Amino acid sequence: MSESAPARTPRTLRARVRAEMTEEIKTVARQHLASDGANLSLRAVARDLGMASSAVYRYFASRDELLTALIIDAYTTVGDAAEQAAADETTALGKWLAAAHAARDWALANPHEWALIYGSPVPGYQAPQDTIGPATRLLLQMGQALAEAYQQGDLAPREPLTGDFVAQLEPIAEQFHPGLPPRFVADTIAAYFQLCGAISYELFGQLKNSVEVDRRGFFEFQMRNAAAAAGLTSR
Amino acid sequence: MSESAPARTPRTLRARVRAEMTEEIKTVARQHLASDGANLSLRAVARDLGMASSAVYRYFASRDELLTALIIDAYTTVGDAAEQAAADETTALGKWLAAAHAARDWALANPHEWALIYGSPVPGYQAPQDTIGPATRLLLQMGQALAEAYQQGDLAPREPLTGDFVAQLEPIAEQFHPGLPPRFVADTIAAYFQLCGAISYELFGQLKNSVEVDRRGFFEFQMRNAAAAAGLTSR
DNA sequence: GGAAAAGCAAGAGCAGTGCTCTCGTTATGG
DNA sequence: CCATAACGAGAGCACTGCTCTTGCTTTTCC
Repeated sequence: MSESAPARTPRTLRARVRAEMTEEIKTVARQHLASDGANLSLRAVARDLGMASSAVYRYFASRDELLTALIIDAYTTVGDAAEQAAADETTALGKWLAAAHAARDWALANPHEWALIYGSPVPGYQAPQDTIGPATRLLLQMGQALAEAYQQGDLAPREPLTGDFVAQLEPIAEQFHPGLPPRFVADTIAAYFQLCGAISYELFGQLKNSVEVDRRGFFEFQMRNAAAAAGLTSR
Repeated sequence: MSESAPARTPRTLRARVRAEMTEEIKTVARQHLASDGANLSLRAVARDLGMASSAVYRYFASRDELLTALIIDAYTTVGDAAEQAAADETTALGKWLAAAHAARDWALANPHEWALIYGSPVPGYQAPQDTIGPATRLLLQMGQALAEAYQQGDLAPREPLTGDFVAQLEPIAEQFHPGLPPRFVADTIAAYFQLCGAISYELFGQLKNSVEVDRRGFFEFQMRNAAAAAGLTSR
């Protein structure tokens, strides 16, 4: 919780060593996550740190709280990676593809952390409020690439959507992209789902026995499809 | 394993009661899955059945094997549901949409079973060979709807794909849809990923605070997009 | 038909888990 | 300087998957 926000200028020695310890626990937990999967053992983490398992509870009230911290970090880092990659590009399609590839690269490098945030939710685990902010990082980043294309006139004109679900998208469009139609929000979410699905199902092994070579190329094929469905075609 | 294939004419009494017991264990396990999530407790299942936990191991060699049986059943039933729904339709787009909605309806009715097959893989669990057959049921069903459209000339002409990944799709096209181009396989897999992603991320809560009403309509919007990306538009 | 073999259920037990509580120790702040 | 709060360690509880042994029942084979 409060540990996820970097403590500014930990004045006392105790506060500083606490912050270090918290970070160290998360680091070791991430390593265990990478090797053993999602069923993270608090005791094993404590063993690796040479401390009693009960001591970990001074830093995280429960295993779920530790998972929450890892989830928030994961959402943040993958969002950062996409943002960074998009910043290096000039065209709208370039930003879109770069961000998508950055997300995929991150997922391939940190498969279990990706599974933690875009796989099935941990049973019994209820995502606290702290996660919803970081959770939208990547979505907003992908929407940003589309919004820039829209404002530059690079987005093909879209027919207005019909359906009961359209109305509720209006306030969202107003909040994040004032002036853009609700269809823009629908396209963004749909494209975001394509992105996450393409990464997840490659990662979860659904491409086995079909696409074994040049998965990156197949991913780009899908992401160009997704961009086109949102009206973004030319460069 | 062998329990998943329905034993034909269980001649001896013992074989019949064994088949019944196996089915009963799976039923109770499914109930626990629905209430408690993916961390299924063999002991709790045994308790519910009024038997010792060790007795369950007469029927399933391990918890993973029980999970495998549930996974195979899940793949099969969702594939059946899609096939059934498509059979009631006449047009290609109708079949496509009906199968997609059937898959979504099944997922909404059995969220934890969906998560079992399309969520993050259970850590340490290695899917045995038995699962890959049933796992392709839904994919093949969705491909079937597209293939019929192709053969009826309802599919828009597609530009041939470029990319290193295309070549490996040729034998797959030859095997399942002789005469159809490799691009058809790429479109099918991409559409299938869109289907699974749309369902999973609705189920996993990614639509929270954005699409709260008429999620069915938003899903259909995505599935029409997916069909269009594969060249299937009219009716 | 009866003996041997195979299938079955139950219980004890092992190593591991998340989590709680208590008890000394150590740093912090009034 | 000293009361207080934070801390680490250990024991312990209830639970887990899984194994092994021990009796019992059903099937199979001679």
